[in-house]
Amino acid sequence: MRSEIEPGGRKPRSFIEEARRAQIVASAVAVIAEVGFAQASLARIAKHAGISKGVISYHFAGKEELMEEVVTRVYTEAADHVLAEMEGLQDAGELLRTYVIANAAHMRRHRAQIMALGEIFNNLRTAEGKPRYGVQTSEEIYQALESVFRLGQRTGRFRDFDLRVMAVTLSAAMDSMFGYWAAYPEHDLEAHARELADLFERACST
Amino acid sequence: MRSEIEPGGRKPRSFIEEARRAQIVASAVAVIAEVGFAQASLARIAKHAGISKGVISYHFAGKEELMEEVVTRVYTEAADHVLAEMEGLQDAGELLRTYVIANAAHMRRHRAQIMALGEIFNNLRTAEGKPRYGVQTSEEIYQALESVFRLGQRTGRFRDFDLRVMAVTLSAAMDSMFGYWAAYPEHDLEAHARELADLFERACST
DNA sequence: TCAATTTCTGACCGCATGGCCAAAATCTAG
DNA sequence: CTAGATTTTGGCCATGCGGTCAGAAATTGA
Repeated sequence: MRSEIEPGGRKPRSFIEEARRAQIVASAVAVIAEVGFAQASLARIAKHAGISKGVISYHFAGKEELMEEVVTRVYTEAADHVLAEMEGLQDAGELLRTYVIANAAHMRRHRAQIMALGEIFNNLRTAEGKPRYGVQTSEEIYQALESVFRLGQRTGRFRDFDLRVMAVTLSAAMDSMFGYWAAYPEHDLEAHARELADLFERACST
Repeated sequence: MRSEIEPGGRKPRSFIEEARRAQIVASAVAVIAEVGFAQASLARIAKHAGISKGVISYHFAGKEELMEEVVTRVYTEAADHVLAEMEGLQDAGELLRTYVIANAAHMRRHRAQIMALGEIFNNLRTAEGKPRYGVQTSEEIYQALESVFRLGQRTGRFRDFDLRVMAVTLSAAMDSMFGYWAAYPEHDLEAHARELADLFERACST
């Protein structure tokens, strides 16, 4: 099971090429997390990286490609971590709980990255003004969650509820957990995650 | 119980003044709902209203005041409708269910307005670049929901869960229901709302 | 009717942005 | 060492934005 956000990898032309791209992406993450997407201009990102603005244009086709690279790196890393934690589990309830807890753990260790990811998801638009990452981007997540719910229903562990509604709601619950923690860093993320796991276990169970 | 978003009303100087403001707000709603906040420039809103751009500057102190007026009108209308439906109910479970259903019903009848509201909530920034409507804007909603949950716990109808987590999650669930419907207009909003009511009733109940 | 007031127009301003490019600097390979 | 390729610089450009303004138009009231 692997993320489908960016199916094909790219081949770096040189070591410097790859290093520069990684550095620019890191600066983009830092700047977006600090000042928000709207204020994250190429000039600001370049300044943070200690390079000239033109360097970004040299290594990336445009701002959109840079943002997509940020999404790809951060998203795949998070997905890989969560999926690795879920690997091997058989019980739908455990899968559900692990999904919630592992996600929270990853958020806590990669706060800036996830904040940047959310900013880009919410704000990046195509040239025509349409959201670059809309609801259809979440389709992959929805289907993965639905497969867990379906397993639970098949084994009799879960009651008979609408798969899509539950998936959309759980996904939104995770986002809101992160959003609340982002706004109130003192908030106990782990406790929130445990409450969420209980909440959805009760909502799903027979 | 009344919304606290904009405590003080304004006094319109004349009939034309009020009519123009209402017309401009309506055009702002339509444009934002159609092309998104980022593309909703004053020029575009003016064009939609069939007036010159300067008229907006004449009737509003600036773009921020216009957006805040949109939020005030749309939000208070929605809150008043939902709260009116809940008025008089005593049982926490019924209050919860009514909150979900009434919200969905209002969304369905005011799709463009709610879309514009969401766009503004997510995108409007102050001059310093900070979100104008952040998580603290939801504090009012959270506390209202918590009072319902607390009632249920006091009467023994609900189990002992974390009030804040449940409120944040329910609020996010409502937002995601609207977001999904906004992306897929064929989606059955009422059925979704019923599923949500069931979901949270199970999650809350003893 | 006609002057005072309110409202509207359309051009204009300063600003920030993303992108572009010629020239300079740096690195690499023969 | 040197010639060619790669990488970086810093200034420049067109664009679109929110906001302003003088003057025209419309409305109002006596």
